Amino acid sequence: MKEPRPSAKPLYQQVKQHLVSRVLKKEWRPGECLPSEMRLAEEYNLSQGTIRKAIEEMASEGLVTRQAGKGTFVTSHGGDYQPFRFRRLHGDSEEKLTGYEEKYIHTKKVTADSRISRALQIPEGARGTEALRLRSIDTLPTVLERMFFSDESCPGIDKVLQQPSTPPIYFILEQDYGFLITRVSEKLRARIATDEEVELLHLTPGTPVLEIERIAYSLGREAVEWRITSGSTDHMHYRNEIG
Amino acid sequence: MKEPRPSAKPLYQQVKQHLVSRVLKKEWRPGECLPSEMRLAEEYNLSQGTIRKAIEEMASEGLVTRQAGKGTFVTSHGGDYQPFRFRRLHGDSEEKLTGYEEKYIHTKKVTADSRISRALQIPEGARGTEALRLRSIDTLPTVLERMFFSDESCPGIDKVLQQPSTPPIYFILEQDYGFLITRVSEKLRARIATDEEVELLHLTPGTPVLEIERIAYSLGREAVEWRITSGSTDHMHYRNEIG
DNA sequence: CAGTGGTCTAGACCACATC
DNA sequence: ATGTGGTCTAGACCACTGA
Repeated sequence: MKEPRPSAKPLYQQVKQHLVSRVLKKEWRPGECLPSEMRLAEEYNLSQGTIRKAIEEMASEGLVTRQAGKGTFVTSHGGDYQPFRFRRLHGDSEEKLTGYEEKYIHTKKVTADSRISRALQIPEGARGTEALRLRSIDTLPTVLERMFFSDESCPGIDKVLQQPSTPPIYFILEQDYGFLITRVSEKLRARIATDEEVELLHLTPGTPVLEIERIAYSLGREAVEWRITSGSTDHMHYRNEIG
Repeated sequence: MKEPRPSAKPLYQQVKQHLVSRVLKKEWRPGECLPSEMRLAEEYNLSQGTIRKAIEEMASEGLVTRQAGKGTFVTSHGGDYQPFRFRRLHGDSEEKLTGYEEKYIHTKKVTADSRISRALQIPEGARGTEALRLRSIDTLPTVLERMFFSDESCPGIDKVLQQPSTPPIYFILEQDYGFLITRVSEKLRARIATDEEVELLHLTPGTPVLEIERIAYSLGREAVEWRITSGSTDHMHYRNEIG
């Protein structure tokens, strides 16, 4: 491959990106194996080493698993998909996972304010969908969640969320839009409950609440979802294990 | 290198292990740069690619940092084992690391209450040391920290902390007591500031504060330190990156 | 300019899986 | 026996850095 490279990105990155999209498109189902390095090298007309580097990055991110002598297998995402991975809010009653019920309050079209535009790296005023959701922990309505998705990334997600019973958000993002959420960044603050929170969470005015601002990133490093979660910590807390 | 390989491990792993030990022995001080790949390849009598793979693993583990055109540099390490690893509180002024000044308000002998005894798995009433510390972020006194160490684990730590200028806590635990802190567990809540916080942090009564309860575990899984950190999130926040 | 790390190639041999 | 990924070599060109 002696041709001058018009694209800025390294070849192995391009290959990786393309392979990731093929995996997300279910060209190979979870558990199935990809073509061998040799085959892919022929297919993309590159050397084996370049293909190897692309696949190794995918393996380090957990998208595929490699086994010497057998092949490269797509990690099962989907069935056993763990939405718990990013869950940090827990009820105070230690042991039981008494379930996390969710109820959508509304889903509507809005435009991105300056905070959202900065977080998702989209122009201010960009159109998108806002969803407001009430989460119950240990049967008590405890947490309010406000989410935003840009129309650019997730067109029609408002319709999806208006269905009577919806799967977890990150499952929808993967199945319907090809975004595999692998990383989230959260900022936590303590503040006084807003009127909206007082009403929806049945709090007394002046109650302190924990606020979590989250940005969710897909495999390709792009910010896909912006979310504000809030609630009183009288019966729940945010737990973080580091190390 | 055609000789049969007597050792089971891949060469690059052996090289990596050797280089790591040399870094830990301070053959190159933090901030200094290692010999170039070419030089190391000559030194070890291996090809550049093998050296590269060894160094790349070290870089992915954060032991060294690589910069194209310059070299491979030792990350701050060794005695000053990164206390940043568990640091989640950041000032809102994004970029600058204007320093985190610390001032000890008192260090005294106390006995463990029920909360501490449960956290550290020691009998209630066990004797220990309590330290109260004020941390400034961006020059503003922002965070109050109350720590507890049992006499059983850390005898005489009260004396150490009463010295005029003290190293970071986890450095003391490692150097003086042999506890390498590798994991912490944190519980976060939002609540109203106590009178003590109002006074020491110059808050107005009724201000909401973020409270972080931390248990620090040593390599051997034993709970060594219990800590409560609290402060208003007007000018700082707790940041968490997951994934 | 020379030196660095970053990318890419085209071979080679190995240990392991499967048939 | 064949094919897989894992390791290793010996070249090449690139972009970037610093003198």
